[in-house]
Formats: sequence, C-alpha cells, structure tokens
Amino acid sequence: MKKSDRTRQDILDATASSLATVGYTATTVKSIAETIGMQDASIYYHFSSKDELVGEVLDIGTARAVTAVDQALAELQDDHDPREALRVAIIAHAEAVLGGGDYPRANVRTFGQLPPDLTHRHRQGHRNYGQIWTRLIDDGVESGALRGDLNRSVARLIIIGALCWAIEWFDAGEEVSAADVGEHVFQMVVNGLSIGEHESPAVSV
Amino acid sequence: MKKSDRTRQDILDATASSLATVGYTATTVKSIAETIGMQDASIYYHFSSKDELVGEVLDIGTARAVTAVDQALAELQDDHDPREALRVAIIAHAEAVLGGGDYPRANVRTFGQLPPDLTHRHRQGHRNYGQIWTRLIDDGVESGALRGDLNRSVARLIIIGALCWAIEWFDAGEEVSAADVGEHVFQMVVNGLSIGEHESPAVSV
DNA sequence: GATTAAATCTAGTACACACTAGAAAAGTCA
DNA sequence: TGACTTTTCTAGTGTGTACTAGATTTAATC
Repeated sequence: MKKSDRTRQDILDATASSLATVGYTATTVKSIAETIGMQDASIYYHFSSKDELVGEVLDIGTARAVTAVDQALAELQDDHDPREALRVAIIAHAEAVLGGGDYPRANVRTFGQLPPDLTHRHRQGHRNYGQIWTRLIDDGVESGALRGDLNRSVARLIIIGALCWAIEWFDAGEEVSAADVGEHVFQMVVNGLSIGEHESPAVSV
Repeated sequence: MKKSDRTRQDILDATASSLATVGYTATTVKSIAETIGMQDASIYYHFSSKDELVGEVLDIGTARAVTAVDQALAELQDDHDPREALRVAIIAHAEAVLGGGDYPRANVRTFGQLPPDLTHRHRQGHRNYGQIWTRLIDDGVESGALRGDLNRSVARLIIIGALCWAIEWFDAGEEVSAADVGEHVFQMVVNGLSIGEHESPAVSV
C-alpha cells in the first residue's frame, strides 16, 4: 500500500503543475504520465478517468486556499478593524494563488475551461469560499467601517476577480511579490486610488 | 463577390458567439458550420484554418473594445477631472465586454486558453489597449488627483483584471447592469470601500 | 440559354485523445 | 525460494478533431 500512495501523489502533483501552467485542454493523460516517467495507461490504475483526477486536484486547491485565508484570519487580534481583516484575507489569497503551490493556481487557471461536469462539481466549493468574503464585507459595513451604498455581492466578486485575474499577468520572477499584489488590491479597493475627499454618487442596486 | 462576404460574416459571427459562450476548445469547426447550416468543410473555402478564423474574431474584439473606450473618452469635456476620465473608461470597458456584442466577450472569455500562436499574435493588441489605461493613470497621478505611492502598472492590471473577470460571473439577466459593474469598479478602486480618513501605509515597489 | 466562375458538398485522411484488456514485471511475505 | 498481490507495460480500440481532394451544385456573365 506504500508504493501506490507515493505514485498517486506524484500523479496529482504532475497534474496540478500542468493545469496551473498550460490549462485543462493541454493537460493530457499522456503528458502527465511522461513527466513522472510512466505509460499513460498506468495512470488508470490509480484514477478511473482524467476528470476524476483533475477533480481531485481542484478539490485540494480550493481546500488549500480556504485554509490559507482562514488561518490568516485566525491570527488576527480580537479587537481588529474590519478593514484589517479584509487586508489579511486579500493578502493570504494572493499568496496562496500567486505565490503558493500548483494546486490553488490550477484551480484559478482552469476556471472557465472545464467541462460541465467538473464546473458543476466545484460550484459548491466556490460558494463556500465566497461566504468567507461575504462575511468580511458584511462585518465591515455593519460596523460602519465600509460604505453601505454599494452592492456587497458585486463588491465581493470584484475583489476576488482582481485577485484571480492576476494569475494571468503575475510573474514570480519580477520584483513585485504575491503579497505586493495583495497589498495593492487592498489599497485600491478599500482606501481607493483617489487623493482627497470622495464624492460618492449614490449607486443603488 | 457578394455571397461570399455575407457567408464570411456569418461564419465570423457564429464563431464569436461560440467563443464567447463555450470557449476555444469547445468551439469546433463542425459546430460553427452547423449553426449556420453548412458542412464543416465549406468553412475552409473562406478561412484557411480554425486559428486564422479565431484570430480574426479576436482582432475584431480588441478593435471594438479600443473604439468603445476611445469614443467614451473623446466625449469628455476639455477640463474634466482625471478621475472622471478613468470612470468613463471603466464603464465603457464594462459595457463593451459585458453588455456588448460577442466579439469583445470572445476576446476576454478565451484569454488563457488559446494555443501559443494565437496568444502571441494578440499580445501586441493587448499592449496597445493597456497603453490607454497607462495614460489615464499617469494623468491622474501627475495632476495630483491619484495617489503616486502605488505601482502604476500593477494598479492598471488590477483594474482591467477586475473588469475582465466579471465575465465569469456577470449575468445579463440579473438586475445589475454592465454599467453598474463598471460604476462599482470605479467606486472601489478610485474612491475606495472605506469610510473616513485613509491610513496609507507606504507601499513602495 | 450556354459558359464560366464561385460556392458548397461528399467522402475521405491523419492524428491526438481518453480509455481498455490482458500480459508482464515488480514487490511482499510465508 | 516460492506463492501471491500489487503495479506497470504493451498493444490496442473508438471517437472527435482539423483539414483535404475532387465532384457537384449554385450563381453570375455574355
């Protein structure tokens, strides 16, 4: 039972790496097998189908992202500002998806290119993840720290979207770190780019 | 020469629609042909390959997005606030990509799932588009309306990213319009979610 | 209406893909 | 070592894909 577990892990790792770099379609069973020095048919001893394998990688990815954000929030002081909670969560997400391992990256990278079955399978996981952010924003608004004139659901999706899209342009080799990207997102969406007093035209939806 | 142009246009439209809704891989030559009532082989009388066809659709998409933003900016008064220019551009982009036709949507939807050749072909188009935003942000910072302590390139990519990712969750049938999404992005990244005075920790990159 | 050109179709090729069946090898443990 | 189990390989199948060649139909021109 030892060899099998090890090989299984190698397959998962290779799949996560491939998904994170080239996406779902370009990730073939043959290419996965090649990177770990196996024949493609041998993969099927460990996984019953490509999509079951991919699904497991994506499950791990969401779990890791949730854990990273939860953990960062847990380390906050009890009397923290709601804005600080948002900041910590945003940076944790950025580090998990941009700087972290292949699994969370695979999750974001393949978003929108998965076959219907896999898309449906992961909708629930994404919903759970969204709830973390919904709570953060609700806390901020209800405590009076954040504006209440914007649609909170739209605000949440804009924050997550800015972070997720960063995977398309972020380059780990450059001088801007994953945490820097998170800090920028926080500065922009919470403090704003503008200098001086705001004029906040009523946006009601 | 008349029939050919009409059919060619039908093919382009069908391809844009398919790319915008199901992405690159699920857009097959056969499915395109079916939606316009042709045999798949007939497509090749008008286009030499699938990727040439897709490339042309994407070119049209970028051109339309650029035109939409340029036009919106041209309608501004001469003495406009730089923030207002940013607002107008953001809303124009949102309307073009979310509410507009299939071509700009196809462009954003297929981002990250294209084969290398097509990816490379469109990098230049995206660079040109990015320059519009670079100028808007530079104007804002240099006039003193926007903060200068953030990395402008990162700020630009975050704004565009928030808008582009919206295609993944935006639903035209819901009560939130494309312009609403743009307005929200503007309110967040320029004015910020926060109420009251900012504390802007130095973020230097 | 006949002749030519444009446009589409029929019928196929070649290839990459996910996946299967059964033989072979490698590992486990008495 | 030998019997047994686990793991991997060899050799294939079937399907969907982009794309091609040549016949056939439709449209335009004189």
